[in-house]
Amino acid sequence: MPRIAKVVVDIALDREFDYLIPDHLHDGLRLGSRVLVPFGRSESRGYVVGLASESAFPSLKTVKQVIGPKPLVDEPVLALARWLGAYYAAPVEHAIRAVLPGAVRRAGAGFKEQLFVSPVAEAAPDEAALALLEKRCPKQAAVLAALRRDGGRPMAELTRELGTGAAVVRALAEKGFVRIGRETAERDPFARQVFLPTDPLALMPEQRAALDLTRRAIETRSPPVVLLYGVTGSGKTEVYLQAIAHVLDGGGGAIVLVPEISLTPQTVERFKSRFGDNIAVLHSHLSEGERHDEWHRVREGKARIAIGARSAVFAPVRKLGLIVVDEEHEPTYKQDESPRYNARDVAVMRGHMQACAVLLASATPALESYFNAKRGKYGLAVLPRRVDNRTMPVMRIVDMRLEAERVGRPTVLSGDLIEAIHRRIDRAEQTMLFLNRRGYSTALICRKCGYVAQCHQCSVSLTYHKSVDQLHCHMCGAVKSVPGACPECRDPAFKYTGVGTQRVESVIAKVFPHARIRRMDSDAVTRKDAYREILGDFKSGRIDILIGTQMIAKGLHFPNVTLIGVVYADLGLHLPDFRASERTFQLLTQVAGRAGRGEVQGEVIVQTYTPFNTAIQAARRLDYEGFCDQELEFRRELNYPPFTHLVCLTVKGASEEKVAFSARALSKALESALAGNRVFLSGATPAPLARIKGAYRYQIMVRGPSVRAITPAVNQAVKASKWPAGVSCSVDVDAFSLL
DNA sequence: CCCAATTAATCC
DNA sequence: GATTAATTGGGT
Repeated sequence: MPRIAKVVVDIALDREFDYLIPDHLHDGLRLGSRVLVPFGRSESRGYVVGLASESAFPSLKTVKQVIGPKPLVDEPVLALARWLGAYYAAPVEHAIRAVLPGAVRRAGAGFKEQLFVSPVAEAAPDEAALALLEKRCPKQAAVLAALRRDGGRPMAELTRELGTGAAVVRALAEKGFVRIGRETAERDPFARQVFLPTDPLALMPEQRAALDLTRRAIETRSPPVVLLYGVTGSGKTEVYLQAIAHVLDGGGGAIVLVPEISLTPQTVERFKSRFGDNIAVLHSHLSEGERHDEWHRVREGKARIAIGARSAVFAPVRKLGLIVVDEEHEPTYKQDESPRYNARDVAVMRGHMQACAVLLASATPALESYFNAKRGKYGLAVLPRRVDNRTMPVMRIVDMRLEAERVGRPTVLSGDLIEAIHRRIDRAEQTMLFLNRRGYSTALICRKCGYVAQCHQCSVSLTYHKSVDQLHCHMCGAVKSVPGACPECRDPAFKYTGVGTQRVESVIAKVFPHARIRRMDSDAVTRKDAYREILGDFKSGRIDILIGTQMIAKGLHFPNVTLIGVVYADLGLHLPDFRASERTFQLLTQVAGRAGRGEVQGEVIVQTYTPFNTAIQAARRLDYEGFCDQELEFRRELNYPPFTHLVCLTVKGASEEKVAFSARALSKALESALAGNRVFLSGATPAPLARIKGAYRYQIMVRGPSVRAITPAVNQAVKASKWPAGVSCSVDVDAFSLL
């Protein structure tokens, strides 16, 4: 009989504490229950993560109260959370936080309390007292000044920002100048709507085969994971819809993961039309109350299918039979804070733990997934043709070096592209121009002395935004005015180099004065409905040329678009990242997929300074497998994923000396901890983006045959190291971005 | 020698 | 993360 509960408290990170379970709580307390426990001299909330009959600890305290009628995490999800913490080197508490939506945690499980500091108005110090404080207790004076300027705020935030400890604030409270209290949050209501039903569509033979393989995976878990590689427009979605229908028929439920940007009303509508109220949508644009409501519909079995972005992989679906990961190669599946999990990989793990099938789908599967399919770990289904026998677009490569030679200077648009756009305008067809960079020009440079306008906080040059005539930092968002003369040599002549979407827009406007042009990037859609408005105008033909970033690259369907121009394909190619080539290939293929979804064959024009680059050439030939095989060879030689797992450690802080020193010390510690483990360790070096928002960053990369061969040593080394004040270290397992 | 401020250890 | 006890460090 378990008398003891193992509890993870909200505050003490990454440790479990044992508590006695009193008789009167014995029935209500279960694995996953939210509980209130005495902790130190006060109390804390926590989750029950284990039950036991004995404890190694001699004097136990007793659980004070069980919060909420039912546990919020069931056993499978709890097991998943524990795996998450262990695999991604994150504290269990972070893992549990990731598994439960914030809305659900706050509403059902009690609030996470935190200290809140506010200035006491009636006890405002006079001039003399202020001067004295300034002199004798400068830190306290700084805290008080900050509070009187911005009003009350959480203790943790305040001390972090001012670089001091809680003791300083407490001393101020002793003097009566501030008050320390506790802060809570509350929840609000929800709404819903109805959709018209649709029937399953007829399948092509390849779709049929893909569906059959998936059904086999659902029934026999052999294969456990199916990789669905289908070219853009090949009808992958219809395959999932019917696979899900099959799971529902068997009494099970399903999860569908889509990248955040594709979680549009159109996508949701497609699923709701087929499955009606059986679908619950979990995503961040819903209100707090809606999220809470949808999650509970899933938990109670009222909705058997959950669709959502990254975190929906933890949805408490009952009798889980299938997890679908759409666009499985997307980097947005990786969370960029602790726990830094990849939802695609979590899906595969959850499938393994709960004996449910997993379907990974993409037009450009990640190399990792392709490799797993190739070596027989995953089943593979291929959809090589577009539905209705529509043809794939034709891709042409334009060598911008020759173009620059011809014109006598570097240009934004090649003659070929301009001509192709002209043809589209004559035929009343539409054009999309893609450039993955916002702003007008990416650097402001002095002709005389070579000065480049840089952000003071980050190691990047400032981007010029013509519409507002300002310099913006795309890293930290800082805004500066354009200097009248060079700050170094006083020369007034500046040169704008590097092209952004705004520049493309103005060039296009000059060349096509009568065309209707719109730009879509995050600067252009700051207003909430601007996104829908622009897409609506484009769809109904009120725009001839749409210029945009990433935002227009994915999942949009416009039958009248017959030309895609990629303004500068080399952009991502020269980043110091071993996945640069793979990313470029994926991006070009996805962008090209936007062309020719109607009757007319689409054309794609790719402008580049490196026309013979393998990623660009493979994209032109539509040769996914050829590209992968070649890229795999390169990865094998250099011991990069998928042949190894990569763990990236980042040390950051305001002082470069301290950061560099700590990083080197950590690297040393890792070296001895990992010795003889078939592990590659690249010593502490400044990160490619050496400074962000004032924080210097150093990186250590570790590659090894498995994560298990790496993380224990990493955890140990990170814990054992001495971290000076203001220096922190983060661990990214299976890192995606190395910048 | 006093006090402010940082640092280290503890929490079942 | 919060609390407290121990330690450092700058001032009289």
